[in-house]
Amino acid sequence: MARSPIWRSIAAELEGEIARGLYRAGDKLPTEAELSLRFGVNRHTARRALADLAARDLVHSRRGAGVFVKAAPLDYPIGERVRFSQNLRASGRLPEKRVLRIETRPADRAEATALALPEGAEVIVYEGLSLAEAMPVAHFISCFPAARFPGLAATLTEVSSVTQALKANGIEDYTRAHTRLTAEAATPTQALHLAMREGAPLLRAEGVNVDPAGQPVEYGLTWFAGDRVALTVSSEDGSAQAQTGAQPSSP
Amino acid sequence: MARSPIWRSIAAELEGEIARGLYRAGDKLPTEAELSLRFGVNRHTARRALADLAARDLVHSRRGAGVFVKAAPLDYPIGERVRFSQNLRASGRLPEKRVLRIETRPADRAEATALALPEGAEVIVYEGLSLAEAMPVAHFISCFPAARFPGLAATLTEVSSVTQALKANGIEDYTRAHTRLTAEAATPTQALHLAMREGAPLLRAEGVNVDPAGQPVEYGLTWFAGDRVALTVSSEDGSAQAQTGAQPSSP
DNA sequence: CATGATTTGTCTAGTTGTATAGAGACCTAG
DNA sequence: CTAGGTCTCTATACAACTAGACAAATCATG
Repeated sequence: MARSPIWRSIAAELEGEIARGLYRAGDKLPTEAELSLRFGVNRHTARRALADLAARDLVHSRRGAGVFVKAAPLDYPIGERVRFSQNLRASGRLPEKRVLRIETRPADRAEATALALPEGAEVIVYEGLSLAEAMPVAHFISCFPAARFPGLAATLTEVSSVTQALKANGIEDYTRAHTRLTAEAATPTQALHLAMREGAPLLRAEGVNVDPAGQPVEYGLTWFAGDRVALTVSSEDGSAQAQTGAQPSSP
Repeated sequence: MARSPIWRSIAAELEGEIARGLYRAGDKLPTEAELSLRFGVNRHTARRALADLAARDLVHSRRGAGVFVKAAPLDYPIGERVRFSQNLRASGRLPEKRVLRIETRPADRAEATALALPEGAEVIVYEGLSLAEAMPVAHFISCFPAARFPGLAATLTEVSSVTQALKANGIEDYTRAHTRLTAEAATPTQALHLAMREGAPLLRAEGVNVDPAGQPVEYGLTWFAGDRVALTVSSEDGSAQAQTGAQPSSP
């Protein structure tokens, strides 16, 4: 497994910036010292990257003067990574779903504290995949207090929507009290479910939904495929538009 | 009863010396050659011990440079309230920073559209690392319209804080118009900067800050180390805060 | 034009990462 | 007991990167 050397990725990055017009023909690149600082490598490693660009006639260097751009490469592939954009507040409410598991069992500590239940109280566990245009985009696990919603497990087998299922069990409205976001690597089973490579980056959202009285009704974990989904947060009220479509990627 | 391998005892010995403060966070361990001499084993055996320490996040190695201690192991839980914390609305206000680059150059398409500038207009680019307790936790790149803030590049070299720098350039207040969150794999250079493995999961936040008149003043990208940071979003105002600390549980 | 600071070019030395090959100990199936 | 496999460790070689020093060309400034 020969990993590609660092200088190669540095060269690729610089090539991309030249291609995007950040440095145009005739422009002077940052000095070797500056580049080594920016990329966190030794000057010699930065030099190696520059030598690669010079060998491909993209730049040329003049001793004492600097490194200058010769020509911009025409085609630099800019892959589009994120295809779906999803409002954070509505996360976990994607329309199409595939149920993986519905069961009732005692809560573990995290679930019990999140739902304000005594440890060991029964919870309904709802695990599944969220799909968009037939592509899996997220893997979720939701927990509900079983004592409060005796019929919920049965309801969920019919309507996969959490909102509808809760409505059928007496919860007209609920709000998200708190969300915690971080990034994790995909486990082997998650990779399988989401059609990704093992270890691929996932956006993990952990949250609690509460009823109007402030009582927790759902504790949910959702892992979004990092290359397919972006969550948006608007400053107004958290109600951003959920949009589908190609989004250009950044540096 | 499987006899424990030699490398395990070597690792334990080194771990003990780290715990006793013989080597403190950031210190360089003896070279592999020296360790192999000291313990009377082959260099690969010493490497195996170091690999074990690295897998447990006690040390990390930099090719060509050496092996360095990451954090004091025992009583330094980067705890729940070792609170470096950060409001996403003012992303770029984390306590300690290390500047990687400050330069002025033409904007690429993403930067131009985010800042509502014509393509090719000059932008000031501010790239750096955010540190907490001497450990890097995030890598950020911010762009500002150069025409509007002629002195900003100079200001940033003195005060690393974006808020203060903008204040010194006439922006008393600004708000975050929009945030976009996703997960990405660490690039080789990001992995270097953040002392992670290549491909490790990063939480990427992309956002635009606007002045009270609604004019964009900053376009920022931040990559948080997924294993060190979680963003919390409260339902009230849609703002997000970053905090280091307690690791979320797994499924 | 002269000087000093900056910048690239080159050299030497040291350190970690990776690949290959092999010896010996240990375990297990037959 | 034997044969074959895995695990641990040794040995060697090379690649990739860091570190520092100095020389040579250039540029800015007076």
